[in-house]
Amino acid sequence: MLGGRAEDYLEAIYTLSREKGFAKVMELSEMLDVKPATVSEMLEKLSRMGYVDYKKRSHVKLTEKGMRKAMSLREKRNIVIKFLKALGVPEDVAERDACALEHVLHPETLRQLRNFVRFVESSPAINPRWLEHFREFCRTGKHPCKQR
Amino acid sequence: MLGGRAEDYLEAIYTLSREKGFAKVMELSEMLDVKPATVSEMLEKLSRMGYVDYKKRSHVKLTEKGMRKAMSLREKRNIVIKFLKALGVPEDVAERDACALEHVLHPETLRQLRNFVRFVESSPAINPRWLEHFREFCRTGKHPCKQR
DNA sequence: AATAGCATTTAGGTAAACCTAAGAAACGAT
DNA sequence: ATCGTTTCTTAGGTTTACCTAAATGCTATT
Repeated sequence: MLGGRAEDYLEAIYTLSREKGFAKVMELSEMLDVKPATVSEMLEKLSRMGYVDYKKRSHVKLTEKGMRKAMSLREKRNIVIKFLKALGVPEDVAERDACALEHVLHPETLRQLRNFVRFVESSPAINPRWLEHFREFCRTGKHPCKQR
Repeated sequence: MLGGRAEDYLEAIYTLSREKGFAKVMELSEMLDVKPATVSEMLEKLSRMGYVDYKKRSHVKLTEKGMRKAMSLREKRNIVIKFLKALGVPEDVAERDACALEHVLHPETLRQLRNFVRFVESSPAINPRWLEHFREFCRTGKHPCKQR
């Protein structure tokens, strides 16, 4: 099985590949804030596991398997980010937390987050009344519907 | 600083202490699903760090510092659990995920989760309309307000 | 085509959290 | 009070993800 950190590498490779079609050790090192030596080792491992195409001293690319995995991870992360933003978490925090969360969330939990995001997005009003109320609650600490 | 796993030990000790006033190695071993030897080591560490009162071959108790930490962790977890349950995540899943989440969530994120829980709880209706709608959306995949 | 300067890998470590096996201490039943 | 069982600790290993320092390969410039 794929350890939590390995997934970050996969996603980083995915992101970098979208532009040039491949990723380099240095880029990954910077993006993941890890020394090049460490990247080298992890790529070796991911290669053995069939997630990336990688020959020493060359580029990295995702294999079919790696691509599938990366895309599913990316989708998870996007749900979490959207979800947190809908909840009023600042974007940068949402992004950091999404990184951590995507590794640990149970599928069922993820399903509900996805539902929630879709629910909000599919609302008839651009900004549903209750969401307005929630935002106000966040600001004032009071529920606008509640008297006294 | 306190590693993520150490926090689980603290919380387990807290839980066990609530009944008898202390915790034993075996109990922790079972609760955390870890061998007694491992518990022994971790208690040594927590003791060095001042979170627990612990002499070899005896009970463990939380120190003042440990108690404060444990309570704040417990509060975090409770927020996450309530939150996930409000979202319709089954209780057992919510509890598992809460364990994982409490270690990683940014304070800001936690703040918004707390807000959300309070918002729902402070709603004038026991079950606000929008929450009804959300539940229905989860079942049917359709927003009840939306025609067509 | 030689070499200077990067990029990358190798080798050898570290820290955290776990493990097993074996020994020591405490406990409880007779 | 002693013996057997259970609980706990010690000692020595493992794994994972990281590190540094040193070596090696690549490339681009001259």
